[in-house]
Amino acid sequence: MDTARKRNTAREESLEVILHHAEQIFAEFGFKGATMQAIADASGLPKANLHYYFPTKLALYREVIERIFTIWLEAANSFDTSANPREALTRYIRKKMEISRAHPCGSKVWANEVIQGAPIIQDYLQTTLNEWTDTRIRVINRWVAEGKIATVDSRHLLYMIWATTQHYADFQHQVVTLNGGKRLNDAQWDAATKNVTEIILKGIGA
Amino acid sequence: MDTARKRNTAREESLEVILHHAEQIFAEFGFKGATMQAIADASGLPKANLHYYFPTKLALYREVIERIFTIWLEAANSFDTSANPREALTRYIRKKMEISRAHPCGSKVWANEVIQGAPIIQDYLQTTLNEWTDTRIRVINRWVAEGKIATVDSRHLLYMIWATTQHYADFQHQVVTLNGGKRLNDAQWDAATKNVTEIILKGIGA
DNA sequence: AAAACCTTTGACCATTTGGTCAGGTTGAGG
DNA sequence: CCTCAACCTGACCAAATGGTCAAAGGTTTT
Repeated sequence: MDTARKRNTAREESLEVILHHAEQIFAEFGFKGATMQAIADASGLPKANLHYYFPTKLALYREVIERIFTIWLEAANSFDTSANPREALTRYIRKKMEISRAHPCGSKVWANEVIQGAPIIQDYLQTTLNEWTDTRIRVINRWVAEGKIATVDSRHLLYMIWATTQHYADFQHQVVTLNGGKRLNDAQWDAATKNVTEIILKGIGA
Repeated sequence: MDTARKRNTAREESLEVILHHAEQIFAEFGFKGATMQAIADASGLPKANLHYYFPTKLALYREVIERIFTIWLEAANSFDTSANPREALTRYIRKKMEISRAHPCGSKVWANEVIQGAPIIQDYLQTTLNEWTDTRIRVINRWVAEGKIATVDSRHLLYMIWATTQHYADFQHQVVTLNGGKRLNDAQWDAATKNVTEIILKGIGA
């Protein structure tokens, strides 16, 4: 690590630290409830320093949302349109469950945003998400037409997958409370994933 | 409407108006994001008047949450433990979908609360919800033991039902956006309910 | 009619909070 | 060394907001 690199690296590290903690604070308190001071404290930086990297709270929030969206797209690609239904859906559900476990805060921020009418991400919903959904719906409809799965409304099937997998992130606190206050362990996550996958696959006759 | 009744009625009407609008504002902006001024404006009352009926913002919020919990319990009872799986689950899912349609804001406030770690309703989760869940899990397990449904983890089945039905309330904005910006009509709600019910019932071999 | 009580409201206050800024520090290049 | 640009930070400010209060307006009871 020499000369010119040092500064850039330090900058990236600061950005990373801030974004990471901002995600957690935004998830826990919502956009308005999260304060720059709280994010600063969590990041171990003075508040003014945050404003050096991100001019406004909204700008910081946007970046957080965009990172989440990137992760979300990663899962989206695991829905392999060329595979058969069993394979494609199994992989997709597993990936979504993994994301719920690895990035619960991101999922929570996204949920919060949608609940509040998606003031920031409206364009994502209308463009990227809408297009992605349309292509998958077409794929699922083809499966139905080819008799590979039962007659189901593909849109509602997608909603069911999203809802169920994201539940383990967004309602993490409720799930943990009903688990005696203990976070799910490896085996429990496995069981959850398996159950969700099996019920859905069986439910659509795949 | 004479004498002593008038005051009580007026009082109840004021309370109703405030609670109704508070629910919407809390759903749209979260606890911190909602302002007493905004709730007052929506209710057509001066802010000071809200504080006459509810000493603090938190007290108002608690009442809103409690109303939601009451509605939630109403659905809970529709899970008739004496019926057979097909009947019990069909009725329960339908009821939950109806609530999602009739009280989306209530569901959103609840979701927001849970996402943020349930600072207010923690006791509900640990007591009422926990007990309710336990009894239903026992019922479902009996169904499994009696061979009435396939071998599934009853807890995850419940989570799936909650997640899927509440998705139509909490993610209403996303659902509407992906529906071309139009709210679901009667037929679409019917289709959603039917699809959810069928996939789940078939998925557990009921 | 008048006392007692409930309800309404505009004006006000203390605190919180997003954002600014001037001055300081650090490290790269000459 | 010295200069310059990038980076950091304590102190500060204006606006927003939860909550208070005293006075006024109604309604019920005696």
